[in-house]
Amino acid sequence: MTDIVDELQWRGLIALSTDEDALRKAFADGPVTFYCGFDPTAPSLHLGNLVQILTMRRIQQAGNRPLGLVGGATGLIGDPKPTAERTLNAPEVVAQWVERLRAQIAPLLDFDGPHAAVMVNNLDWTQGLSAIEFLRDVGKHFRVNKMIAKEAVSRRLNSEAGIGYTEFSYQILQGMDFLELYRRHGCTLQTGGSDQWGNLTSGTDLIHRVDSDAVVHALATPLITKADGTKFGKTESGTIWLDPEMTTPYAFYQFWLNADDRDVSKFLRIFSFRSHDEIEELERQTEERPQARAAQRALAEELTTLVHGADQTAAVVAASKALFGQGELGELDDRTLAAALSEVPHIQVTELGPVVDLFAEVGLVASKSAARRTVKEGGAYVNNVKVTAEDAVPAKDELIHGRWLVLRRGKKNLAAVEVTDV
RNA sequence: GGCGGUGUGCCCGAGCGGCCAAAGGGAGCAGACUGUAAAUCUGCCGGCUCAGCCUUCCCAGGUUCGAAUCCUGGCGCCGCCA
Repeated sequence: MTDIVDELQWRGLIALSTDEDALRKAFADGPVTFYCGFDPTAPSLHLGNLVQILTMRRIQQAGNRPLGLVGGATGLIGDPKPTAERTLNAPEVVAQWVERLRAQIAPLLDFDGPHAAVMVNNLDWTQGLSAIEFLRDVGKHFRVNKMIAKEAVSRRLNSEAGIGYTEFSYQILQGMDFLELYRRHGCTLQTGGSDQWGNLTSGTDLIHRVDSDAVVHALATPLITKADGTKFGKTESGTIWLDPEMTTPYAFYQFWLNADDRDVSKFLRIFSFRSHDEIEELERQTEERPQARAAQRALAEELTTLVHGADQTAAVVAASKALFGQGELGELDDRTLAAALSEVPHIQVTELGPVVDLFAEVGLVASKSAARRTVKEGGAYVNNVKVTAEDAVPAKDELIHGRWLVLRRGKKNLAAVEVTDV
């Protein structure tokens, strides 16, 4: 087996690490127990978190034991964001989110076999701690000078927003987590995003102070950038979540399919579990025939399958083909069309109203004014036919199979209206 | 607790009491070109029963013919001092 450190490096997954030779040695000497934490700051994880989960998966597949940590405690405090203080969420809300994150992480790790994963929650060892214990047993190991120097804190100290004591203390909690997992599970490695570097080292530093013989490591993945300079994992309509209720599998699939040629190779290496050979072959195809988007298709299919399952993937692939196909919509049989349209936003109506109303109702545009604008700009289509009049009303005989209307805004925003009999 | 500052549309940010639905930038959307790319150019970018009307400039009152702009009170945030 290739060295897991080499493997991660080839995939561009290592931005920073503690002593790399020591880390290689640890991996070579046998199973390493490692952890990565996820804070419940929303009801779902997103693509940024997926990088971490899949990195864990890789390390596990190389024969190591992952601990998936959900931040039941840290989620109540809030990791300092660069710009502003977070609003504190209610404990019940956080508890609920913890469960949702747990359910999202679990399917991507292996809970059987000799290197079975374990899920942990940092609330377990934090909530019983008294303020006095915290300050005497944990606080005494932290130097404020060092805490202030961490980038997450210093940036805020120098900003208009300042920083509250609550968030200032966050790094202590995360440091405690590593120490606790080191004691309970023999955990010697923490992974995370490079923006977490300060928090990762906060843990290794704490362990060294408590046990000077300990050998522990930290590994940070790079911030994923896009060629066009926009943030990775977001689209015009917002964050790409893993929860199918928040981002439909169709939208998830489309996100990858639309990846920039310049980014797709990087994405493949980071996210795909294909072999080096297969990836290099896809890279070659991208270079030779970019318009075929072989790499984008492979990436989209693989990841949608990983996150949403094979059945969902088959459905969204079929839907994408049907809706973006060259053929006449009317030539699709009713079942295929119905399945495809169920993947995009759709509404049911009993009577046909003006086109602008339908566009607004189905959520393709934010308001009727916006719908009018779209029509005026020539970007509104009904059944692939451009809408020319602002006050157009679709006729009964325009319905496909007697009940469907396919609405489109611009090139790739689709929605459906189903007319049902009363 | 004291003193000072600040709160504008998705974000940043300008805004003499009328000419403000509110400059400018960014983001975003559409069109042309394409490959459901990228870059570039053009237009749009509060809502509606759309040549007009309605609701906005932290919240609640007030002054005025008229307020985002003035006054009072409240809330949030920032800085300095204690």
